[in-house]
Amino acid sequence: MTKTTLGYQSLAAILRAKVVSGEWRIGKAIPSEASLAKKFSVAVGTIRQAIAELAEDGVLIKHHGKSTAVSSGLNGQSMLRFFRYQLEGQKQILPQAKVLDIKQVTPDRDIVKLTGWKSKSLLKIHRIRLINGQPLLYEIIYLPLPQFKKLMQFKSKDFDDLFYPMYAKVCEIAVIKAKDQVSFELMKKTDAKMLSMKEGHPGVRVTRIAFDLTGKPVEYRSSIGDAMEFRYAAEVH
Amino acid sequence: MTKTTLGYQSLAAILRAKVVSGEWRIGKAIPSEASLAKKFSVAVGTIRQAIAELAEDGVLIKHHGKSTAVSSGLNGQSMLRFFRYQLEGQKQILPQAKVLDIKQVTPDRDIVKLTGWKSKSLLKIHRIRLINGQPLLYEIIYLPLPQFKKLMQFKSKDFDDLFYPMYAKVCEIAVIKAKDQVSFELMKKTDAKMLSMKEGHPGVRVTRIAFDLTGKPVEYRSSIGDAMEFRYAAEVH
DNA sequence: GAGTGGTCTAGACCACATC
DNA sequence: ATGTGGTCTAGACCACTCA
Repeated sequence: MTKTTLGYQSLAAILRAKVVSGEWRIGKAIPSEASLAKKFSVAVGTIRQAIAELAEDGVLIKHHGKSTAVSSGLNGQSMLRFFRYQLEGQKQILPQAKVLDIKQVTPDRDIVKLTGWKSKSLLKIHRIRLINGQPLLYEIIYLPLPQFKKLMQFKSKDFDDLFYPMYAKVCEIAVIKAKDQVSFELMKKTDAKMLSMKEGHPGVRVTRIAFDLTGKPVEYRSSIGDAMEFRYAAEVH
Repeated sequence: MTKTTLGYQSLAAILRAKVVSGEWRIGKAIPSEASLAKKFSVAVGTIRQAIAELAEDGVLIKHHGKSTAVSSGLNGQSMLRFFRYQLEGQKQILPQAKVLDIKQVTPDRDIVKLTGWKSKSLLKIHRIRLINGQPLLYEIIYLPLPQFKKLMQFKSKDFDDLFYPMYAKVCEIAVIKAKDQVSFELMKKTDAKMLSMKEGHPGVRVTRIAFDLTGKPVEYRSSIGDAMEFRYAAEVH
């Protein structure tokens, strides 16, 4: 009987698996460090290092004095960070959203290439995002089925303004990471109309792939807005 | 005689001060963890935590098996990451730069406001950045005197293609962090001419403030390029 | 092989949240 | 008061680098 002692990296992998498999549910507390240390026969410091790694990834959330929990994901405000809306105003602006259309489609080649989705069927959602009633962004969102099938019963009016918390609540899918690609283009007629602008107006296109706790892509999104209102702040390290 | 034991955060502050004061020079090794632990009468683990914090900030660089060293900064390629140049090509492209002009100026109000510089005099450098001989970016760079006075003796031809390593080598200033602001505008005549484009062509403007090891702003830079070539990838966490 | 950082242990005690 | 995570100790041993 060989007894291999586990390193913190192997432990991190094991803990991650518990999240991926659903044994530890999103938003719920995980066992204490002490109990995990005992269970795996390692020192507390070792378990702590494993947990720290997952916390770094955003998979686990730590709060001093309370239990560590599995993340329930981002809040979805992150799309609007690209635009200058009421920069000075210290009071909170509430972003709104209006779903225009929701239907079922078959995935096209480009999306499959980018996401690697095997799904034969996707949900396609059109929506407008607004600030103070002003249309700011026109978005098309693709979600793979059957993971998101619970959204199929929703009417346009039933959708929340922020999608990511809704994914967590309704479909138990936590978005913890996303990759954005930002580029410049001149608006096409249909895009321009949605934003009450003229065809050929400078536009900024943001395409996003969002990932869940397991690192799998769970959303593809393409958004367009007014390039002249675009302002992005980035930190370089 | 009170003997207060130091926590890792106080230690991190002390170590940071050694870098800021110049007692630990950029690019040079710092003492070993064991010797520091002894010097401050703490356990090695505590010193390690302090060092980890500075390494996280990019102030210190760790290499397993070798001494930990003070960072000598970024390599300066980071400006071109905004553009799609030879995305596929697996072989390295070497960015070039051509300094057009260097002169001494008094700081204008906007720059002072953004950087907080007290300096009465700045170096102002105009340059073009190229890929495969193609002009891609037109940049204006401001550097405070007297910190950068050694650059005043340089002729246009003497400047390296990458500025940040040159700052480290010539002026002992390590740039470890920068903040970029990206926005779109229609090119003015002078900007357009520099890039062989027509006035009014869509341009992307990147303004940057770069910071040294101590967190002080040491460079202000404003760059403009072709918006149609702009492509930025960002990760959201 | 000598010196460095990386991992791990088995404890002690502190700080925060909750009841 | 109890349970949680955060800090710290004083060691042991491993892994990497370089002369």
